[in-house]
Amino acid sequence: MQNTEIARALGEVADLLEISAGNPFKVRAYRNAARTVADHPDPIAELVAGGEFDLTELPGIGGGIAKEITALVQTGSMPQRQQLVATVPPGLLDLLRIPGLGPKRVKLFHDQLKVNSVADLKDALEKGKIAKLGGFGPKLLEKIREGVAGADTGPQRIVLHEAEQYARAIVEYLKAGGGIDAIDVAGSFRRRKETIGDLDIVVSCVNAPDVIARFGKFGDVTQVASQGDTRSTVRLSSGLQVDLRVVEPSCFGAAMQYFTGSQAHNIELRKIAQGKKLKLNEYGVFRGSKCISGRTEEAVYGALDLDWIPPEMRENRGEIPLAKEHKLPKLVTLEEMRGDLQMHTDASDGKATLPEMIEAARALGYGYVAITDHSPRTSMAGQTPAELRAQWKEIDRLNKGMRGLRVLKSVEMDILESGKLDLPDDVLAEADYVVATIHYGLKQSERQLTDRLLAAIDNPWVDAIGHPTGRIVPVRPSYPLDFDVVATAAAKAGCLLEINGSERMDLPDTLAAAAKSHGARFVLSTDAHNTRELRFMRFAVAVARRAWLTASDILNTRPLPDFLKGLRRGRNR
DNA sequence: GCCGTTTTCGGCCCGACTGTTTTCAGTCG
Repeated sequence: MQNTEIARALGEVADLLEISAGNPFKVRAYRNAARTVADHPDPIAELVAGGEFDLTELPGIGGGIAKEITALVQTGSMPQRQQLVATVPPGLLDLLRIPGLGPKRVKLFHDQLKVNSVADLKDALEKGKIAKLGGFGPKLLEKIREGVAGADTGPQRIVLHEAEQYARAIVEYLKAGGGIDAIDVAGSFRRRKETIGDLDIVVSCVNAPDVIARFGKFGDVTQVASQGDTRSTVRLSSGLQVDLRVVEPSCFGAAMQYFTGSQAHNIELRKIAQGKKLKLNEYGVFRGSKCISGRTEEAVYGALDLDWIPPEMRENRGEIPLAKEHKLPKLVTLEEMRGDLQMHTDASDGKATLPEMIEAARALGYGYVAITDHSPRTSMAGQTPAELRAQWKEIDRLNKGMRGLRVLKSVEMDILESGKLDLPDDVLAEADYVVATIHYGLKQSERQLTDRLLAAIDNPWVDAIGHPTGRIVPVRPSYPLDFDVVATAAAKAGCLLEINGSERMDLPDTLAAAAKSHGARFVLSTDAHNTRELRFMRFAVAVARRAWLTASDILNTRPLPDFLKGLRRGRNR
């Protein structure tokens, strides 16, 4: 059982409690516990099954919820949920996802009209029963009707890569209107999460109404969902929701802090403020009615006796105590990356030629790059050993006439379904760098897939495991793996784990953090298939920063001689 | 239901916008 499933069960208990008008603080307790479970790097179910682990050591989980989780893991059902479902039909949970409907209105429908599902609600709407309840005017009814119609198509999250394009367009548009003092994008976008539910834009300016009016007229806006004096929400033609918040310059830092979140991080911060007899909100830090800071984020954190915390760390996973003790790690930066260790040319499935890729990489200032075209198994795109050797000969020739940049002779080699490698050792030994990956047989069992990666790690000529979990955000989930076993084996063998900056964004940040705790080291790459994608290194860096990695965890932050010395093949020669 | 540098009892993050109202509840982030 995955952490997300446990978290969902806890969240459902919170929803059911809310509909049944239970203790609101008990509702919050379940939500806090759900968040703790969802954010936990290790599988809670396995920890519970192991018997050694005390759930109540986790924040927000006490004796009661620990029992509920244990029961869920052991029996597949949660007593508290069973009990609630006896009085609150679970079909009501679907109603909560309809915009404009919260627990109060859902309870009202249930109590007054015996509505137990979306279908029931649809029926009640058509028969005019909702309108007769009172408190539901024409606008609200229309909103609910729309929500019922779209109830089966849940809100989509978009990949960070795509979100950047929308963000840039809107920021440029607003800036072009003039009169803006500062503008930035906050929310999960700024925390660099791999997917974004909506965009949060914060502006400081002197004339808020102008900016808000201009925002609503952005070309791609199809609906202005709300518009007030200081904030506005619109929907773009893609369905993406964009929130704008306008504040005075003296509040910009506080607003950025507030809207960057995460919610769990902010709640923790406000509790710290309370403990100091202060109040924290989106306008600043207040002592009584007096604002003591708010212009910059540094000042806001400083007022709470905390070091400024990088947005990627703001998930309430232990960063706040570190900030208090001045012990935050120095996260890796894009500028520290010295090389790119996976890219393709038109010799396999890339779009650009070898010289074009090399020239584009040189323009980015790298000291070295690995050309990693595919091995034979990758049908249509694979290179035979003879073709690889011909490419490597060409690379040797190009390297001779080149200064500043060294091209590494490499290959992205498939780990076959059988667990065998797609190329013989004598070919691998001729390469400067080999990244092994799985592309086929993704439906195999956890045991089989884990064994395949272990077999690759076992080969001394495999320098790195590429996109280790096979996911593609958001379309394909990771294949099943015993990741702790893989990470431990990789750490022991000196085999690097790749963080892939394409839309795979693989490793996921939580697994990268877990792998670091096992002693693994990493390599960051773009997996570029054209020259434009060479700039995807920023996404690999985003994942690394969310995993709290520093330059010393990542081999390709080192200059070429140190990089080569750090490869396990350096020991094998 | 959880939690404790003021607490084992009595608290529990904070504010904007909408729609329906004439002062506010509900929703949302």
